[in-house]
Amino acid sequence: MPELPEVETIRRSLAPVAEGQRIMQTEIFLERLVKWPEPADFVGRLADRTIVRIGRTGKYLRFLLDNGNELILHLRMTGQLRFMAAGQDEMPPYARLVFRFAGGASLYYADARTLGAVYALKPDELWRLHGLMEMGPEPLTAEFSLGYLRETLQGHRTKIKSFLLNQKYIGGLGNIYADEALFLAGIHPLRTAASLHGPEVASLYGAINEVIRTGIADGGTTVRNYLDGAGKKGSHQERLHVYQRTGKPCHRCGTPIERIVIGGRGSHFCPRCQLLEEESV
DNA sequence: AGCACTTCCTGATAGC
DNA sequence: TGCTATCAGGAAGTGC
Repeated sequence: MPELPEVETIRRSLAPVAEGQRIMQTEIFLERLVKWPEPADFVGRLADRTIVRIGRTGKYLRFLLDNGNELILHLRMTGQLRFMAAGQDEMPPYARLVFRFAGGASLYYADARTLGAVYALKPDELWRLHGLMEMGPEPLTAEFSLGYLRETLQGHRTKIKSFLLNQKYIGGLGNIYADEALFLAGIHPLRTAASLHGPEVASLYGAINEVIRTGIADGGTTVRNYLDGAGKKGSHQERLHVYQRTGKPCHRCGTPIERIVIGGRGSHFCPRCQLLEEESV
């Protein structure tokens, strides 16, 4: 599932080849994925527009167009973008949308489970995308400071695992990196946000930045079907300590990794390194 | 307001 | 082998 490091890797793989391309034609194979505006208007807004820059906010990919409008995509669980150079055009499996460029190259949006979302928005329509507008600060930015994390944690009684997944508080974390950050920080996922004390908050802060930094450096985590814009896998799966390692020995102490469900999400942790009691640090 | 729960969606996998 | 049930989970919506 693409989280911040995966979306950033996709952005980096697409920027050199897609920036400067002019969209000649947009074909929609599954209209349900186009959330705004209506498909006919969506296609019209993109026609003849040039992609100026590809940006990212949290897990949203943002294609800035030459008239100030934006093509915005959220890949959710199984969305993929595949750039095809002129002449190598082949339709990837589960293709749902294709943008054809002047000069013959094309960009496919593929999505097996069709949970993704695509928008073509004018600047004064961005408010429609609540998830984007209400996104919290991202790891590795000045805005995401230790003080910010401490204060935000204090105001919430929800479980720390659910807190980390809430994009309003921190932008870009998903299930994989949330579990990994909690392991690195030695914090049990069922602890409440407000219960974390000073050293734990500092440890969690460092761990969040660390997993995101190494995730990006590794080109993302390919556990199911994630690929970047050129079809390449990431390598961060080789560094995972707990995610999808249920029953396997903890890399630190050898205790089998456990899996529980929190807020409907599978949560993986080491029952010895991540104690529920507060004197665990 | 904050939090928990439900829904969407279908390929992969487990179990029989 | 082939069928069915379960699971994966981000974000929006619902309800307490």
